[in-house]
Amino acid sequence: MATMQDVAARANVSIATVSFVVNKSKRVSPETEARVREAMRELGFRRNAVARALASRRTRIIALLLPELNHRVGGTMMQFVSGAANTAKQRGYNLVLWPLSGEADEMSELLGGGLVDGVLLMEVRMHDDRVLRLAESDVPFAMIGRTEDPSGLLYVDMDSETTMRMSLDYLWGLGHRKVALIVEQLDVVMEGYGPTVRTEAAYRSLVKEHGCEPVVVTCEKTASGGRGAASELLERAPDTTAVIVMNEEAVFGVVSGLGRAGLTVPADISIMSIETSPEMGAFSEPVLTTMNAPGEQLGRMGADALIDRLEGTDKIMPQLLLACTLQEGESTAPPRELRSESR
Amino acid sequence: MATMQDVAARANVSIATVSFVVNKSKRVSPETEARVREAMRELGFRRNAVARALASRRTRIIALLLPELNHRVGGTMMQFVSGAANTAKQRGYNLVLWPLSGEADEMSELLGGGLVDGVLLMEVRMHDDRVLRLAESDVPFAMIGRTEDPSGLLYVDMDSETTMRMSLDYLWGLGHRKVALIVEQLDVVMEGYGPTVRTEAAYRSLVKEHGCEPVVVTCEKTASGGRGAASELLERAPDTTAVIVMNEEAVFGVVSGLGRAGLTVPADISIMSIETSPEMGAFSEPVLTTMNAPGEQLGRMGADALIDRLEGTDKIMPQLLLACTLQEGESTAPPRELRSESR
DNA sequence: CTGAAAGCGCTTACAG
DNA sequence: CTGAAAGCGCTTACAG
Repeated sequence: MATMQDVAARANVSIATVSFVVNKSKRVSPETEARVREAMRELGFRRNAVARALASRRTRIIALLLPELNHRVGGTMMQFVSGAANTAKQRGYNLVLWPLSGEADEMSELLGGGLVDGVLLMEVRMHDDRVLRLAESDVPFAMIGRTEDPSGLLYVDMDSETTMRMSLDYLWGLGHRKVALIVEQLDVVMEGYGPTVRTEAAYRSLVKEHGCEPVVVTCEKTASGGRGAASELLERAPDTTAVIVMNEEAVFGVVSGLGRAGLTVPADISIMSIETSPEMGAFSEPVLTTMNAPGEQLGRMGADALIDRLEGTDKIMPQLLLACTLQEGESTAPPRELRSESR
Repeated sequence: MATMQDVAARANVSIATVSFVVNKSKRVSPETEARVREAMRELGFRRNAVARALASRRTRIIALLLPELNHRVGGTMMQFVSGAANTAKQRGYNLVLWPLSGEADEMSELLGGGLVDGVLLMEVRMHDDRVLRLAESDVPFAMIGRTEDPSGLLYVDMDSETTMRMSLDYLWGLGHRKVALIVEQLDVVMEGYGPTVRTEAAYRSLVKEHGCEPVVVTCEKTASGGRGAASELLERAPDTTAVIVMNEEAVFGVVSGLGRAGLTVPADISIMSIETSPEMGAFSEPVLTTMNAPGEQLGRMGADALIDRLEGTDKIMPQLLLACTLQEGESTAPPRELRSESR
């Protein structure tokens, strides 16, 4: 591989001049520039990223921290990752993946190597050691997600509150008054997982505002968990007419659990899957009404925010919330009473 | 951040000695080593990855090339990625993601920067420009997947032939003789996608060997594509008693399409989803019998193979094929004739 | 507008 | 066993 030295020699200039041309970092006379470019072309010169990084103290590499295990289904995780990777590439950065078990020490260790200019955090908890550690370090970072009190920090996150409001508005608009919620049971590892916590809280407060009684069932992230949740729900609140599920892995189980209990979706009960990957709805029969999570977009925006910060672009510090988008399927309909009346 | 200089000064040795201690690259007397380690501890020294890379001409970074779009459902893609990332980290490497649109030029461009020591290819086609380009470059690479003629190249891949044999053996074992195949319709982008091509070929030859007539239906990667495939199948080969589906996105559609046509799974027809992510089967009612793709493992093995090569470990060049593993569900049973007879 | 030179923080022959 | 020094391939004040 040709180096700047080679180019400089061939173009009869100093390597500084080559550097100026390559980086457009200083004015160079048109004639000189032409000579340099010609030499670069002839030699097939590509500036060495490592040497540049060392000299400029900027590696143009950012790390994406992701959980070592716990791969969500439906490609949600992959959407974050690929959104972030695409944006990074577009902006001339490289994205490295750091699958960490959650220990902040491990992160500090890696950070110490100086390989990355900044860090993008995924799967942020309400209280997250990594965030504390980063905040007191001097490594720029951004979150996809947010802690309980993220003021002053850079983040992009799902807008669970708005998503829940939109979901309830949609169901209320159809005439439902007894709307239950099924969410995943958070285990030790996932304790305080933001979207789940915020979704449940929003549900409870909105339903109460509306003068109704909240019904929340938790279950495992499996189809059989979903089936169990369905029977628990029917036992605890048999007059439920619609159910919101935030648990992609269990939602098909919920559908079949309701079916086994003799209920037809949506004739007897409506079902809605929220914070879901777009393809999931179509897997079910009937096709599910879903609120699609903006995974790819959040990945992109997270990377953009971080890179803006790294480059000192003086944009406003983004603290962005993005709601899911409604995708109507066949699993929601007005409640039975209303339909009978209107006929 | 403390540098080797700082450590050397504090321990009263040369930076060369510090380097020897850090890298265990040369014997150092116990006393000296102790002094150096003490100094490192006190200063919180971490060796700078970029400087090390420049000096040693090895960045210890590998690139994972993935398609810019086309994110498969069910987390298969993420499993490759996370398998590779985990292994890389374990072995002291960093994995960068290069989402490329498939143009080999773009790849060469990035490679020229010298940021990575080697490349891991995903979504390899039977004829793949990237492979040709890499083969004539001097950048070590390994494939997850393989081209039509991968002799002499490093790869790990799904064993589509064995997977198909196992699937057919399983169904034949239940007594099925009329087994059809539904695969995805390859569009321009995916043309010559190895697993699909190889699976279909294996199916055709095994079925003929068995003295039966192959029936292959192709369809889009959607639930409605699957429904369409179901009706096409019943029209073309109404005596089919079992169907193998290699199309995760469509398989639920196939199930419901068969249902709409009045068939019950598995009483009237058995169904099996192959090269599937492990969670998918449980989403369906009845739970699907699946052949689970070893995504995580392939990712791990691919990264290991590449790193072995980079480090000149003299292991045998791995050209590994890994079959899927059977996970029995409720969607397969002996064909109706047999069951009636045996009763 | 251009160049000489220091320096980024390491590794690695080469000497001793 | 240890050190002095060159060198990895760039960027960036500083001069002119």
